[in-house]
Amino acid sequence: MSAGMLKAVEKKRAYEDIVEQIRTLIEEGRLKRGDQLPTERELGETLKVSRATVREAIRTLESMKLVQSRQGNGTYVLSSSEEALVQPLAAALFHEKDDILDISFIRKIIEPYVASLAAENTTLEEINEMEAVLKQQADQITGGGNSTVTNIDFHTLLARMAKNRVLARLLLALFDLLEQTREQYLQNEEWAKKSLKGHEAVFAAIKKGDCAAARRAMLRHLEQVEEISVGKKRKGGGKCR
Amino acid sequence: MSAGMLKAVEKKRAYEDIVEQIRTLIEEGRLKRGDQLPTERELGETLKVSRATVREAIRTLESMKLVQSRQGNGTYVLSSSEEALVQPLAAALFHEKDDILDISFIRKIIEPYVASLAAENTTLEEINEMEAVLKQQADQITGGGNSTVTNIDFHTLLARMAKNRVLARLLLALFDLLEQTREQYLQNEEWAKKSLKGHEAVFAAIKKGDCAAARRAMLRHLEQVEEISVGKKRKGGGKCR
DNA sequence: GTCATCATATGGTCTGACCATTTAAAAAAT
DNA sequence: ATTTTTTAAATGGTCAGACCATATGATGAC
Repeated sequence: MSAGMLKAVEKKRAYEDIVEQIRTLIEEGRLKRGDQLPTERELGETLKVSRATVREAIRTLESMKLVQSRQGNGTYVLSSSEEALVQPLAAALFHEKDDILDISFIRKIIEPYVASLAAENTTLEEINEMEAVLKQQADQITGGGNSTVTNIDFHTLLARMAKNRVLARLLLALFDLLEQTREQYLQNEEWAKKSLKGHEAVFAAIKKGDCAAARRAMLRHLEQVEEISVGKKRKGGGKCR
Repeated sequence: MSAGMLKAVEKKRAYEDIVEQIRTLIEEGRLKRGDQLPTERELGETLKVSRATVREAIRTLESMKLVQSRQGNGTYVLSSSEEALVQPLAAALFHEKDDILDISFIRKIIEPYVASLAAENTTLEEINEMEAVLKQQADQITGGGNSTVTNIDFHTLLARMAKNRVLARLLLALFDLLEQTREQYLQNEEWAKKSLKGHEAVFAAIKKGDCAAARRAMLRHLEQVEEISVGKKRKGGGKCR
């Protein structure tokens, strides 16, 4: 056995235990966004700890953006189970000074590889799921509905197909940051149609297991979408892409 | 750290004010890695708040990986000003269940692109810096010293050369996570020599402004290093790289 | 000098109180 | 009956002081 297999023994402090319990409840979906936590006094009584200890746990959860305390009101769950994984990452990645184009650029590096990995590692079941997602997206366009939701579904499922959880989280965080600032653009029909075309091209390559084609298709898709969203004001445009 | 660097609290939630003050001191470099904070009792007295409030602030700072409290000993600054930006990101990326190879794989996607970007965007001044770093690394090998530090310097400087701050932070976070679990391996001479060779190859390409070559050299370097560090047990090994 | 012991300092937790704010029920005014 | 005002309860925010658990260095025995 190598020393690398071992992890430092952590003596658990009481508040860390509480953080872990509540965090798990959120990640498992047993506490949903908007749910109110028991009061600090109740939690202390239930968990057999003092209110001070409960509060230290809540401070930690609050700094993770998982809950929020409001004086005179209560403490509420901020994030859904999926967001609970992505939110801290997005917050850590994005500092207000950063150009949003930096993030867009990173996504153009990563997501084509994710598409490639997906072509390599996805399962039949996921392929069926993807077909359903794309069909739904097509229906929404003809029906005039908002395709923002299925757009997210596509990229989320793609990340899952790649079978690299860290990469999936990273990508979803980047995606989340970009969508937040672009939501305004995502409603018009031109965008929706081009987006669907792009998704279908990527999926076709994945279905065939052609990773190189999947990568190319995804890059093309991202560049098209970016062009619509941010226009010509792209950064760099250097010779090295 | 002297008490004179702090001032009494004034804002809404007292502990947030304290977090902000200490965080700023760390980011400005007035509190360095390893420095001990005043005791909780002293902080309370200085800031005119109770010890409970001080502790809530410390819990927040601790969850940001900026400080660490050790019972019976004290509370210490964990991160330098640079790491203060990277640490929360690393914490958000890494959940214990994740395979470290996932992270290694992501790095192999990103860092070659960073090398490519560096070749495209770096300045003469940074090239001179890099020459100094590599010379230092060479000296350490002949002198038998520990080259871990200059190894970090190389990748940090490279990230800066790429002129994409988000990407730089992301890469450093990945790097940090990998080094933490591998530090044991990084001492032997074979590794040190191969690492230096790899760095020099990447730098040569960057100096010429040849982004494609820089990318290839970096990928080769990472694969060599990985081979030494984790042996043959690489994940996937699929056809799509 | 070496080792065991102990005192001290420091973080970890507990108790109980009071303050500040929000909410909604109760009371008053219309 | 409706609206407005007042009041009381609930809840988070802060405080004070105490005791527990652990790490470290000083003390003393050998």
